[in-house]
Amino acid sequence: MSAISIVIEKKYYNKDPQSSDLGKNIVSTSIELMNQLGFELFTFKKLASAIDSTEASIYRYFDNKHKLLVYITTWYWAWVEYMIDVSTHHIKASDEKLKEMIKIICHASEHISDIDMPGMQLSLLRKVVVSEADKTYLTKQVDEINNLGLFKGFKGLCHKVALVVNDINPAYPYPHALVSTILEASHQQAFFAQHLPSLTEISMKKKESLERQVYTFIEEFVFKLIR
Amino acid sequence: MSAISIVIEKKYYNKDPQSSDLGKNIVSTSIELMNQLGFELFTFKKLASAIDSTEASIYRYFDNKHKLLVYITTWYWAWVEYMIDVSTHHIKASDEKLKEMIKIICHASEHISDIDMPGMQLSLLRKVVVSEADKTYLTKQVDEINNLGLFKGFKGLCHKVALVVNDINPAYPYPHALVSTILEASHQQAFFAQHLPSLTEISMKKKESLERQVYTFIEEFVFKLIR
DNA sequence: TACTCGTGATAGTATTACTATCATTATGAA
DNA sequence: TTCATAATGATAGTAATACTATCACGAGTA
Repeated sequence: MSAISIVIEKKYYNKDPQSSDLGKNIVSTSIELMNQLGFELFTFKKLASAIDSTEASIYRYFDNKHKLLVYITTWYWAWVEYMIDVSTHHIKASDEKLKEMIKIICHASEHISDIDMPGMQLSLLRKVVVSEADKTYLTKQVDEINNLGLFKGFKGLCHKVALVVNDINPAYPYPHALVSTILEASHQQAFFAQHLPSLTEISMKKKESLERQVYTFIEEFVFKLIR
Repeated sequence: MSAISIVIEKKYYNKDPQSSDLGKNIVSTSIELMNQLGFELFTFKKLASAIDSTEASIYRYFDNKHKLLVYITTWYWAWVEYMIDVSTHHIKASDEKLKEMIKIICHASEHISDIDMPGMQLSLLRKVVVSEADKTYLTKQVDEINNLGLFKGFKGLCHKVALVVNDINPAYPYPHALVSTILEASHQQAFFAQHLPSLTEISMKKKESLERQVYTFIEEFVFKLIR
């Protein structure tokens, strides 16, 4: 049981939400509200009333709700990368390393529940990311946001995993494409299992947890491809 | 060169847009506008002024812009399924059949340009689907919409391809999960190549077309997995 | 003491996502 | 031809959204 903190760069916000109680409240309550309402129906006004503050105060931290979503997902990817670092740094064999990485990406690692993250409800956060993260880039402003460097978190994680893929099989020509595909698929398959079950064999009705099933699917997938 | 028409069920609209000039105009102009503005900035008011009509008239065809997007993507999947039918019905070998299906899904088939689709600009439509289709289900109303049967088109296509996967290797345990993954990946990889190129080896700078590169990536992918 | 910093309170604006009503025009059946 | 009906246009209105702006207040700091 350890308490760490994930540091997010200045470019993601106007005022650091980790620097004040109000800021922390904005982030944690926005995760709850996005979970309840979905990103579209989530508004700063509703958030303000939920934390007994005002719209104006929230705008001092984030320009708009889209930037807040980018912040939240960046935090999530930074956390995934941190988890990967602590649980793989001691593993020498590349394929074991990759397996553990995939486990963490699929939320199927035993280590995940070990970490206490003050002010962040990880299970809620994961739900929000599964349902909403794609909206960070599925927007007409994608190039603008990308130019500001705001997708660094996702790209960095993708690259880190791709390096290990490359280690295992330097001849495989699509390491990044493969990793970005499984990063997306790990969310989509969980989402489909819950909402559009005919799109996947992964099912809530099976004994194994969703996360474990997704892991099995993706792990097989990756290793059949690169070996 | 043939002219066919794709028929969409009543549940997708209030008034059949294929039944009038105004309706056709609504659909084809909405595709142009969504392409220019993106789904978020696209509004019925802008659409009305673009076709010299009124908001009220558009609402007579579609309840809201989300339903219009569902209609458009459903039309797209129905078209993909039609293309698959005509270009694979004569193929007996399952693996050849699957290859052709993947080609069409990736928009890399030679047959695609053969078909003349009156009132539908297929290349624009494809762009809209790549950027916006996920938003049909990434919404809090996903279960509601699913209960109305509005995801039948996507599910049907997924199942059709999954059956062929199952034919090739009945022991492979995840045919639907695999197919839904490649359906998504075929869009995502094209999107990444254009907007977030560090996430994929598929690149606009290579000689081969994006579509062809995506096809190569995904075809290898599928056959290594199921054989 | 004065100053500024973070926050709250309040107000205002353009736009969105509808809903409602009524007028006009085109179509086609009697 | 006439009458009825359906399709569209014109206009208005509403609640909510996504902001922007201004001022006031209290706490801590120099």
